[in-house]
Amino acid sequence: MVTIKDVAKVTGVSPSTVSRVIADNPRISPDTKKKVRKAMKELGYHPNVNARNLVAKSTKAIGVVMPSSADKALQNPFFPEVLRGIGSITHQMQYSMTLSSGETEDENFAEVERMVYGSYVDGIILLYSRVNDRIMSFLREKRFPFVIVGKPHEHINEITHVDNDNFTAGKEITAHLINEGHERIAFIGGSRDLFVTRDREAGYENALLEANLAVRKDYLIHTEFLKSGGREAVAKLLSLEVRPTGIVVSDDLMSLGVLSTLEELGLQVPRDISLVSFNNVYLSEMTSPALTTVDIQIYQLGAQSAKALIEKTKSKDEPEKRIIIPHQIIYRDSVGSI
Amino acid sequence: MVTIKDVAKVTGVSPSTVSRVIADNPRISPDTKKKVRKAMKELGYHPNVNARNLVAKSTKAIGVVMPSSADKALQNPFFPEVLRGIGSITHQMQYSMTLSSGETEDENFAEVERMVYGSYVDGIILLYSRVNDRIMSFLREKRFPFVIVGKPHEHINEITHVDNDNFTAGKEITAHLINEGHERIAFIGGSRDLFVTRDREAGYENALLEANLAVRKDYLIHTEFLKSGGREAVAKLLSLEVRPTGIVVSDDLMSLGVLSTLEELGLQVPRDISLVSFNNVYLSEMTSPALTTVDIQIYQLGAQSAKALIEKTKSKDEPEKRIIIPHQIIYRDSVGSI
DNA sequence: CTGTTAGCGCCTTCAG
DNA sequence: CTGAAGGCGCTAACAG
Repeated sequence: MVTIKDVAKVTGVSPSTVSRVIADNPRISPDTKKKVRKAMKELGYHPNVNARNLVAKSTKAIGVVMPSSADKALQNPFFPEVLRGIGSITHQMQYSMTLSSGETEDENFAEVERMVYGSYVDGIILLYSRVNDRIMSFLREKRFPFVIVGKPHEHINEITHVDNDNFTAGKEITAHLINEGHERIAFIGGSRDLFVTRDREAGYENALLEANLAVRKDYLIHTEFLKSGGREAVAKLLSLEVRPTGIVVSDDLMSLGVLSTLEELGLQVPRDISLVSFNNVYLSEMTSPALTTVDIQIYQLGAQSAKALIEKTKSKDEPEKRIIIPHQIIYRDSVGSI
Repeated sequence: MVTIKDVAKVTGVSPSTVSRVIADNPRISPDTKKKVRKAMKELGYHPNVNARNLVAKSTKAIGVVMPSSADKALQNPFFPEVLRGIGSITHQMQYSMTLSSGETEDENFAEVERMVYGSYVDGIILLYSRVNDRIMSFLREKRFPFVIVGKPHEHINEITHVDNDNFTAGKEITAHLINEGHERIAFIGGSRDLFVTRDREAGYENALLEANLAVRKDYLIHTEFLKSGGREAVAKLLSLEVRPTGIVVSDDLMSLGVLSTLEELGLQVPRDISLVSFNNVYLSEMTSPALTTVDIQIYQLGAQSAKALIEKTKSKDEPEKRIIIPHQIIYRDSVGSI
């Protein structure tokens, strides 16, 4: 391994001078800089991060925690997409990103502990937001920089987070259905432990209320679509005497399941029933019919959270903030008018 | 930050003793060990990785390179799933994983350079296998430990890789179609630059040959399903005078697109046409009909590659090997008999 | 503008 | 069984 000393020796200067050249210190003569740089090239010198981190007490690395993968939800294309967004910023800022994807919450917790105690990373991004999250409490208590993608359960003003306005998104997409003449609209969401679900659902209800439409308990379903229970729930919904004519589904991937359940039941979308959902992942335009869905700009969710986190790690007194990424309805073919 | 010295001071021993306790050195008396460990707990001591790496010249971290995300293929649920597999091993072995997901190949290359030159990681996993890959050449040249998930283009016996037997898988799944009475079978695959596509396609052809069925050029399509061109290609296939009765699609995600194109064209699966594919990602059981597909054990692909890589980094003269993960056909509802 | 010195936190001889 | 000393590669005062 080529070190700073080797370069120094070859160039005939001291190690510290080389170090200064690396940092592009202005007090070094252009001449020496040139000379040193040339030597670095020739020797194939590259600074050793560990040594540098050791003295700098910073790692230029951020940790990313995925939800514990017990929930198969991890196969959601949402994740590669946020990672891409985060990666774009880390790359640009010359940071690196350390991923933690534990099977269980305990595993994730252990990894986070390692990351912060071992100073593996300067800050952490949480790719989920659950009620009463141990990891979040830990990070807060340790005053370790972190941001969450989504909306924190508590201390909402004391935790930097990047989110969509899911309430409004839910409201708007439901309103779209209403505008198309629908009056009986159901909601199918994932676990209520997740804040996204709650917000989107609240928006849905609000739209109904504002349009003076009834909010019916039996039009509300929460399922994970892992167990076949999901399908049964949908089947039950559709066997109601007064069947809904439209459904708001809280996630594109779930929509896929809903779509096929509907088809099994012999219902055509959008002729017999309309469907809208959220995320606008790649597959939402590949279903048949293509989904009318809310584009939440997943990539931006990742990029902005990385940016916010890095800023935070750089100056400890950066204020906690809330960053809302705009959303937009993408109109496709899963909605019919009445 | 609590250091080894603090622990030493409190315990009344020397720093080196503490260091030995950490390493669980057998030459330390049980008594001192107990004492030191207690102090570590109380002070909340955790070793600093950077300091440790600096002297150990090892990072206990592996780098994972995703394909450049220009191809939207990144939204394939394949990726979160391999990452899960890798993560299970890194966690278990107390390693960390650094992710690189560049927009372009250049970006990825730059990141890899950083990783190896800066000694960020001890080894690298490549999550793709493309012909003439710069990154792979670089790694080989530098003799830096790496393994690839998939099959290398060249030097196949000199590069450790973890793959499925995609040829056989392609053959078997095609044979299944043939057994069900199909004689006119088409193949829709992704880019031929990717080895998976080639292998699966070769298996498909071989099955046809062995059954004395014609291999028709116009039954072969390569597309990425990003451009609407994909749909056109399928449409063209189906407008052939002699239409295929079965299609082998090289990836579940693509199948989704094929499925909806078929539906648009008014064809029912499996009544009018049968469909099989590969990967068995979560969504393959959520389509309608659910897909008959080859389970390639993505999770294992990830886990085994991590395991192999870590072994390699531990002993430089670990032989290069090829690890084949078994596959299995999952029978669902997308195939009909003739 | 540049060299010298010290030290980041840890591990590893080498003594004892 | 344990301590002292030196060094991993780099940076940051402090001198000049």
